[in-house]
Amino acid sequence: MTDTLAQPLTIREVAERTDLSMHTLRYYERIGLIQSIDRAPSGHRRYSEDDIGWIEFLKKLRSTGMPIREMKRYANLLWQGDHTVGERRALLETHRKRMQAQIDELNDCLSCIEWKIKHYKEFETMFFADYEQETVASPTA
Amino acid sequence: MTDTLAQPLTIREVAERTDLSMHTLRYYERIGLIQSIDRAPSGHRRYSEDDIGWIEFLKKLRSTGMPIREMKRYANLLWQGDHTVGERRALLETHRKRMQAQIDELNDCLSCIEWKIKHYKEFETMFFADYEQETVASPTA
DNA sequence: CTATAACTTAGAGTGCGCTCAAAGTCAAGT
DNA sequence: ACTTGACTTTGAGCGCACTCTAAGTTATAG
Repeated sequence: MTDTLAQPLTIREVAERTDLSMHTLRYYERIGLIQSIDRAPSGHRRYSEDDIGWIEFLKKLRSTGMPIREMKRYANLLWQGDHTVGERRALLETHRKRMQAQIDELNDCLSCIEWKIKHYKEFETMFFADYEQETVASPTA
Repeated sequence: MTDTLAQPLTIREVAERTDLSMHTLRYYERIGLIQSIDRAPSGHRRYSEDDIGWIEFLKKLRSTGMPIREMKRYANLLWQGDHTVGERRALLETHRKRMQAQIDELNDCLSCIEWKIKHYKEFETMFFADYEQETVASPTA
């Protein structure tokens, strides 16, 4: 799994590949979401493919609304080793429930919005019908 | 539609019914998301059923990630009258696209999380198999 | 009449997740 | 040797969406 052959990436390259800013990458490391990135002799960060994988996973958690506090908790459990598997699973299951609730709410609201859009369309059609019949001046001005 | 018979509600009652805080209800009014709530002679707010309906709709927009800035835009269009129907529809359609993208992303991430949960479960099962064979002390302590 | 509870306003404060700025180091090109 | 550019750190700043505070007014219960 660990790809020691591929040359490591600079922070700039990782930013491009992950669509996170270099600022955000350093920030995540600073707050302990990303751990121990290798350094070039100059002190510059050198990211491995594994690092990228972890960052991509962090992105998934964030984009599904997990608070950073909780992502840190997950990261810390992960770094503590195998004996935290149960807790990690529990954490992910909690998140899964939240995600499902989010999906359900989005779908509910989606039908509501779609209903409104449909009615607006009908209204617009009625309006244009009147317009064509009566040939009045457009009130869109 | 307008329910002039039902007695109007206090801000406390609306907060309870909508699950928004009284603070938030006043805040929404202050920034122009809610318009012209009736007042008792004392100056206290008296909400109509229509007001509640609007607030419930605002909640849907917020909970699906619409920024307040954009909700204000929608509200202002609505209050300008029928000639803004086209713009309102466009706004909702933009939001609908975002919602759909959000649902898609959530579903993607959901399968990823579920995959991880499944693997954690397998790991835990393997672990307990070892445990039963060797009858070692529980490391869950 | 008085106490207290419910409301009002304007403005300050909070927590989150970045995002930027300043000052410094290091490496490469001319 | 010098400039340019990419990086480093620490700490400050920002936008968002609330959330709370303080001081004042009004309503209600005993």
